[in-house]
Amino acid sequence: MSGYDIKKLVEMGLSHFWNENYGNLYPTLESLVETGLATRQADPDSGKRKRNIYQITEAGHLAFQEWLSRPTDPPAIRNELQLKFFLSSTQPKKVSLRIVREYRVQQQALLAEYQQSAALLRRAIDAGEYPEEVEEILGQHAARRSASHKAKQYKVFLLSLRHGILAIQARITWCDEVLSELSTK
Amino acid sequence: MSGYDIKKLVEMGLSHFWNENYGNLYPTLESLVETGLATRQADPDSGKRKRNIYQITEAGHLAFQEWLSRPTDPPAIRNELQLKFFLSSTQPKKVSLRIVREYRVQQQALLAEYQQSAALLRRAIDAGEYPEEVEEILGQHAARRSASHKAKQYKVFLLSLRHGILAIQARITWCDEVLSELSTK
DNA sequence: TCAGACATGTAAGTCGTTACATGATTCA
DNA sequence: TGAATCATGTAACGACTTACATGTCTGA
Repeated sequence: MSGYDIKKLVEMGLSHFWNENYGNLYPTLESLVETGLATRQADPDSGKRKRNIYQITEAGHLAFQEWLSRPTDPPAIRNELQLKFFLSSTQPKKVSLRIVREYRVQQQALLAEYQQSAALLRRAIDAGEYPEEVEEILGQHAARRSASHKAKQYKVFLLSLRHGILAIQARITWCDEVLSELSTK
Repeated sequence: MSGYDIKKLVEMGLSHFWNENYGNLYPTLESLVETGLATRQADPDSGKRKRNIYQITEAGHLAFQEWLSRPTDPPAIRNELQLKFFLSSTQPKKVSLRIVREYRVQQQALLAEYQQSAALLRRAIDAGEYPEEVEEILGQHAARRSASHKAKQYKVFLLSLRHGILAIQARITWCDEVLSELSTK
């Protein structure tokens, strides 16, 4: 796919666990080509508009598999909202409460979004019919996918989303616990 | 407290949602003093060893409250493990399974830690007796704390930890869902 | 025709981490 | 006495983001 496509894929499908920006993306693709892990070719279908299609190479596949098998260290976390909540212990109770209420509103909105996407995917998997709007995101980097590969792809996509949903639900549960804990006493 | 104390506090108490390093900490403290939000004074009790105690000023309090009241935008997330899982849809099932199993082991170990700390705090709150090992972390920056302030501080500390615990439990639940979903079919 | 999407790229700047340098003190 | 901890600080590097520059194409 192209750099632009990758950006779209990440934005529309992976935003609950990843983000990417052009300033990082294009130089990275460049270096992949330089090191022989990918090839670049101008898209012939795009006329005058320049559009580069990147293909993973054999060496790229190996490097990818090696990366997949490498142990992953947990991300360094900096949750500003949690920091504020912790430090609000020096302030009147209502300050802590306001922080948590704001958090809850944020998370609730996200949850609605994710649940809608999940429902779409769930229907697609159950029906075995893959909707265009998802195919546009998932399909473009693998023109010829077998039915079983497609099925696995959708299943994994849904499970990724499921991770986001469970995480958010846990946060909302926390908000509710805090709210009742702090307001009753 | 001193820069060193802050580092310790973050490491021992806030590691599930924050991390700090000297390269960031000392220059920041320096700039707080420069802008009049804090004062620095050499600790007279520390003999020849140099130790700077920082105190928040009136202006610092105001800036702190202003920061607390500012809306917090959700952190930009980059979860490499989730990315690997998503991209493993192109690989044999066992690759996805391995990734999730590894994740589960990590999270399970963390959970045990957090639950132990939470139990300690819970006992302290219920008994109204604050153990030295926690006081060392929480107490040093506020020599004279009222009983009610202390109680709120411990309650908020425990609730912060509770956030970490709920988050981890959600991740473990996810792992179990994925494991059963992927291995049975 | 013109706004918005498509598409690529770079320069500058910010933020954060690592590694190092330095020295005092404590305690086994 | 020597390892561990206390304590402060900086330089260099690397990661990441923002803003900008440039041009094409599509559809209302």
